[in-house]
Amino acid sequence: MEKRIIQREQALERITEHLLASGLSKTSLRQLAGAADVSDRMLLYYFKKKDDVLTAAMQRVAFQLASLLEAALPADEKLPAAELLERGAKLTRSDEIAPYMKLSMEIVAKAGRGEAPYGDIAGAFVDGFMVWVEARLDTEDLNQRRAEAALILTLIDGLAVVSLGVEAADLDAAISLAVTKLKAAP
Amino acid sequence: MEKRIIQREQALERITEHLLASGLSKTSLRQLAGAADVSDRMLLYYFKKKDDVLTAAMQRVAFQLASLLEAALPADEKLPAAELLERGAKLTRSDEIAPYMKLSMEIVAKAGRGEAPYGDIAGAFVDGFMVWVEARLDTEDLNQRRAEAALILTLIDGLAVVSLGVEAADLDAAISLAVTKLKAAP
DNA sequence: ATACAAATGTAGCGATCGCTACAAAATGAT
DNA sequence: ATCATTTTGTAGCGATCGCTACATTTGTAT
Repeated sequence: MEKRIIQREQALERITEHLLASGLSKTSLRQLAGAADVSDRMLLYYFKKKDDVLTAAMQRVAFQLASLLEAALPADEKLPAAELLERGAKLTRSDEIAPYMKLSMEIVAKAGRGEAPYGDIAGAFVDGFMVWVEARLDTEDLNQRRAEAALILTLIDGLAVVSLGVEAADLDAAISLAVTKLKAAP
Repeated sequence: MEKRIIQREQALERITEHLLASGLSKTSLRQLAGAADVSDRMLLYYFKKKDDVLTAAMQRVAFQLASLLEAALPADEKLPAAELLERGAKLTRSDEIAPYMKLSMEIVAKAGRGEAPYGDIAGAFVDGFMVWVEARLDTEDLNQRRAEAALILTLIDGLAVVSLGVEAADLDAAISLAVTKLKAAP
């Protein structure tokens, strides 16, 4: 009675890796089944609809990303905005985490057009990231902290987009500049 | 001999509007033909392949965006980074230009996966924007100007992404914060 | 009016899409 | 061993995909 669940989990893990490696462009039922090394017939036996497969896999991606971020920067250590931006930017551009950012960009883009089933997941991605940033800021004033968090989030997501078309050196310079400016007294 | 060209242009304009309104999710040949109020057969008569239709339409989008940006902010008036960020952010979030940003996010996301025919166009979008920003900065030092341009570009593109999941008030606050910090003396 | 080229409609090809019906096989309970 | 349930393969449905062959209409040059 549980073989089904075990294999579903296995397939899900493989599909998650497939999504991180290939993005949302190769997500037909048969392609997902191929990535999971399973027949399409069985994928629809483990899940009910293709959208359920995708949703579950994206949720797993979101969870893994959250875990990686949590592990990389302990939540009890509060940082000033400049430093958090610096470390966050470095983190999200690392080989380990960059694929998650890239995939979440695709999900957010589709969600922006109301394409199912991306909407809910996209919200979770952005919200989760916002919470992660805000929880690590040492700024006491709530409004100021939210503003700083939104700014850091914007910069980090902007990097994920722009990195596809702007030279890395320019991006490094841009980050340094932002860090410097954030450090400076108001 | 030129009827074909005229009608192709007409179809192209309608498809461009369709792309701006509906994004890349409804771009089957028949859907594009429907948007152009033309049979799919004729669309392939005006162009050769579907990809040619999409490419031409996206080039038109890029050109229109460039024109709008040029018109909105004359190139001969150089601004300090803080001010350019402020005006650029406001511009790209306006009702008129926001759809272009949204579409370009989709294009860049697909290009990041190597999907044809988005790669070339995505590069043109990012490069064009970078040039636009840099040309309007009054900063004299080249490296500093490029860093500022990359930062502004990152922030503006980040806004286009994040605006789908973060409250507008937080984004406004983030922009104000960035503007303030950029204004401050180093 | 005739002849030729351009423009367009009709119809359909083979491929892929998400999904399902049906039956065989494997497994477990008694 | 029997029987019921779970698991799996095979086969295919109807829809849509990009694209093309073929025939017909329309326009133009002489």
